[in-house]
Amino acid sequence: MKIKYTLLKKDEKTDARRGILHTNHGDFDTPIFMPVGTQATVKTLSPEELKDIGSSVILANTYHLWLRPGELVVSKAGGLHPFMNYDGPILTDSGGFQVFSLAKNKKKDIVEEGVHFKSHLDGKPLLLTPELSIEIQNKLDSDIAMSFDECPPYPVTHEYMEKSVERTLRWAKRGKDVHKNENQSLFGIVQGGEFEDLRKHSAIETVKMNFDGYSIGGTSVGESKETMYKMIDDSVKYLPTDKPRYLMGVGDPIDILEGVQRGIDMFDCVLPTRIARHGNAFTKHGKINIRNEKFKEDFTPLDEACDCYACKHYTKAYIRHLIVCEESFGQRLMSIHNLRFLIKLTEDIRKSIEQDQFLEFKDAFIHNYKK
RNA sequence: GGAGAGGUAGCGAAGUGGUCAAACGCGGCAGACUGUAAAUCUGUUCCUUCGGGUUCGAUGGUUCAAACCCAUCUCUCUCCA
Repeated sequence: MKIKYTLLKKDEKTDARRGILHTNHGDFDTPIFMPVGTQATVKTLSPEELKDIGSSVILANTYHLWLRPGELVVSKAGGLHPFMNYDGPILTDSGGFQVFSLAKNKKKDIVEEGVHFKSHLDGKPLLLTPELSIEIQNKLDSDIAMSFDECPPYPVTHEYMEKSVERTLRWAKRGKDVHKNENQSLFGIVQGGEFEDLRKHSAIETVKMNFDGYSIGGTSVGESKETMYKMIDDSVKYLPTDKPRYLMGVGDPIDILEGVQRGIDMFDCVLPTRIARHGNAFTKHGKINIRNEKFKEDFTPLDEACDCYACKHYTKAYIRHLIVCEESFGQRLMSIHNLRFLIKLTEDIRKSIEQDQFLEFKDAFIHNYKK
């Protein structure tokens, strides 16, 4: 079956929504934060650890799994779930973002048919098309597939963005036309950059195609926070209320709050796991860099208010030692903590929406977070 | 006792008359990271009241000028006795 979205409650004072998404691999509550597991693993964590921190849905990436180990290998394993021993919902990104992230500062070749890549592994020329992306995602057997889009850099001219938006719309249609998997849902992606008219056009045209959910893409690519929030506003208002909305690639705690306030249900981001490996931890008083000398003899947890495994059993001094020594256990503890922090944040957000206290919660959180 | 090699910033290691406060790596300190080409990348690392001051085992010397040349001393390592 396809996913099904149940809107439980809308916040009285904002566009924040509380809902449930039903999938073949279980339900999850929204708003939700989804850890990113690009190569069929959330870096350094086991599926059991993901469960322990309350994670209920994760991402994987079409482009990366296409190159390695190849979608046929995953398919032979029975799909992503058995392949990676994870029985919860999985969402696959289409590879569209890699048009942006891999082609940045390098020659890229975006044509009507698709995108010519050079493999980042061996330089081999590759062509990823909307049809191929959907086909690969079908074989990966994720619960939710994403349309193949272009994520243009920032800034870009209105003229370029208009062409890009039109092409992304055509790609969305092509992808939808070949998507036949009844057990997999497909999301459309709204683009349009900072341009209000293009966001509107992209959203309206995408919604006409009747996807199972809608994503907002093209944010957090270098624009200011204000611009990003406006991009969300300019997109969300044209999306139906009975389908989930997913803000792609956003995971800064404050951005999650701003997104929820604007009616976003789903978030994903590499930030918590990446900065964890690099020594940064979210705390209710803001981000800390655990490598800092001032934590050398700090025998308190990363965050006193946190209920994660790392905070329950280990001190800053110990985790600092591990991170400084580049021990993988340190990276794991930091990743567990940061993911739990964002997942707990969305849990608290959901409670606040249920009680019509979202704005109060948001203000209190930001007040603490910014010291 | 004999022969040889060598002592350069916290460590390793370039440099062998001026362009050297001294490459590079490590370590240290700090920063960045938003649909993961990220266990990556960036800055900084003698002292300073930012004018300058004091460094290349030690002490003398040659020179306009020495980490670099000469003398003596000292320490380390290798080989032979």
